Amino acid sequence: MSIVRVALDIPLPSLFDYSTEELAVPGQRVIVPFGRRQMVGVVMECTLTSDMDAERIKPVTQLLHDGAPLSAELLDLLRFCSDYYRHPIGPVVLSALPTRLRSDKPLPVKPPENYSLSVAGAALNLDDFPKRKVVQRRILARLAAGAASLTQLKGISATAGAQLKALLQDGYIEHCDEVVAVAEHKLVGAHTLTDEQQDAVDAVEQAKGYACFLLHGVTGSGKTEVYVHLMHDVLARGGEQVLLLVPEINLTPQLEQYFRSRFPDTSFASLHSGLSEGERLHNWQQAQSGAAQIVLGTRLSVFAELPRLALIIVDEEHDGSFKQQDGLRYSARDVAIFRANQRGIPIVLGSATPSLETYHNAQSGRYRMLKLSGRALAAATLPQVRCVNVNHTVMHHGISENLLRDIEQRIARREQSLLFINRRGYAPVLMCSGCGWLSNCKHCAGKMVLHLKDRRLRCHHCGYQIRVPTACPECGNADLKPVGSGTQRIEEVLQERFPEARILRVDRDSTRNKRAWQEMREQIHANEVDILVGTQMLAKGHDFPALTLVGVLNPDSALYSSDFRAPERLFAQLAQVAGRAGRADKPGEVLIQTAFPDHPLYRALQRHDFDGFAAAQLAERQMAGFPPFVYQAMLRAEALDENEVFGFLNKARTAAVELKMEVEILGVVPAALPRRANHVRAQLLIQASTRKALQQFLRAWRLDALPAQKLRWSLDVDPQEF
DNA sequence: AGCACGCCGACT
DNA sequence: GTCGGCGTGCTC
Repeated sequence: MSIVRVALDIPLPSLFDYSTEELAVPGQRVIVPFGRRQMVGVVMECTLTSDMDAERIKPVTQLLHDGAPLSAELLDLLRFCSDYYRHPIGPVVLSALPTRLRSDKPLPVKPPENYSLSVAGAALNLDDFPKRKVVQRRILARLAAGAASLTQLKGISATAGAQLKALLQDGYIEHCDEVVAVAEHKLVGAHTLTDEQQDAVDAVEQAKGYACFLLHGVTGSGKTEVYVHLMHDVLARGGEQVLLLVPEINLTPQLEQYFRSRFPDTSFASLHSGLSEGERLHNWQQAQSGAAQIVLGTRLSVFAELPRLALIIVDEEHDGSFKQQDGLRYSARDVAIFRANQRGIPIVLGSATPSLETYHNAQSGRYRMLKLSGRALAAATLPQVRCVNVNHTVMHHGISENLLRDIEQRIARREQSLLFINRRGYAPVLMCSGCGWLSNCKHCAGKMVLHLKDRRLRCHHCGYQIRVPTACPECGNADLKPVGSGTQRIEEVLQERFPEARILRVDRDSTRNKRAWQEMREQIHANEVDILVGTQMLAKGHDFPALTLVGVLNPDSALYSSDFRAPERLFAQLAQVAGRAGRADKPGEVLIQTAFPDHPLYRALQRHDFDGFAAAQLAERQMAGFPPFVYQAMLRAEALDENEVFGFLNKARTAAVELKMEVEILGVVPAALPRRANHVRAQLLIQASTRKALQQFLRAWRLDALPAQKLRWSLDVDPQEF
């Protein structure tokens, strides 16, 4: 009889010991009794002895054999994350698995993967097949050349799955067992690389073992083409896998389809939140078996089992969505780097506006800098960036006369304009002109936003909403004024000024139902829109060919934010929206409305000078003692009772001080939003001059030993937001 | 996290 | 007299 040490999805830092007669291996899934229920766990260790009293050890209910055990390598990665981010091992391991593998229900039997023509299908003359069933025709044409797997057929069209079902029903195709040999990996539409692109590809390919590269190139400089070539070269070696991590909103069906179309014979698996549980399990298994050669996914896919992983690419590495903001607060980019190091393979971080951490590492030689200066692009295609001083011009509810005139020109030329504003709703606050009353949320420290469409005041932090009062609740004055502008008001102002213009508002409110955003994109592409008004949603995503003017309405708040990373994020965001404007034949223009037209951030943006901006920011960070020159961890707490929150954090602080270690312990301070949904929130920042010192301290800091009644706390290692 | 046990207020 | 509130404690 032997002992297995099992990870369970229980928020406790320990493993749980069970006995088993049968031979178990690490990484194997098991069903075990826990309290009075049965749970699925993962065997982390197999031993012969236990520290527990023998009579307390229960036997394993069942060792599961449906699927290969997790590899020792993946278990190591998960152990590292649990340790580094100070999160219990059980939840870390279980959350890396698709939900289907976390339940004790038997796994669904995999449907056959491969398809071939049936007798009827082989006899069919394609000329007799309905011309309108385009996808079905292409599938039949493909299968006429030999059997193919589902993943290969999906390269034909995203709807291949449904069309296959129809063809099966009509009896033209059938399942087959034949293992489909992967032909040579054809790369479709390969452009000749520029010298810079070729140098980047060569540098990565010549890497022996682990190496981390920053691929720094402005929008349109051809980063994707470098990725594609790198991927192709790995796949051409045969049997190896590539992991391509992308930010959440970038993983659209279009992006997946794009890569599938570039590698039509290569099997793909995507992993993201839009998948059904069944699809997620299937794609995960494709990755695990090695059948999927390219795995394209959002942050969670950094934990996918990839037995033949040979290259990792992190696109838009600066993007905030790589950092998980609850539970295990990992950075998928950092975990990816650890993973590349663990496996001894190259990793490429791509961005036009890299995070300053990454940029600093590339400059200091820790990573290798690969620059795409975009020489291939005509200089004229970079948009011209101008500032308009909001204090020296006529403003119409947040839009300057200059901008309105520019929009007018674009309408006349049948070109599109985009107004970018990071506030949805009609106005960010309602004010009483008599007594100065403001529409504060009664549950949060924030303001209720005026939504004129449904005549409601709504808190964007907690969701609380009320009808717009007809008179001031304080003094009875009926003159309540909307202060400031959100997307809805901008839309209204524009419609008044340009009654004939077709205006489209794109924000979380207008894209609430799933089809809406997709339909809007189609409208924009068909040039059925003259003016776009939108939030950050519009900064990313695909090119809008007719767009030649971008107006940025109110970006200044980031310049005096308490978060030292706010300017970095603003620069990245503005560079990204600027990248939406203009094409080779129609140069774009960006107009920034600001009270500080001479601010270095805007000046650098006008020169398209990320390096200058980064150098200035890094100098400031070094002076102020901020990352990447120090390493941080943030302890956050929230509770209904203010004393509970500050009591807990002060005890934690005292405990930290008493450890007398090489870290700087800052004061307990209210959070950026000091009250949210009636919960008081505060935080405590720890800084250290090295990662190692910080880690040693965090391991010694026994937070779970502190009394924490009716209080939620979390520790955020390498926090990104304050 | 669940799910027990455990001791104090309003109900058939 | 019981049903149920959530406070505390344990789960290998």
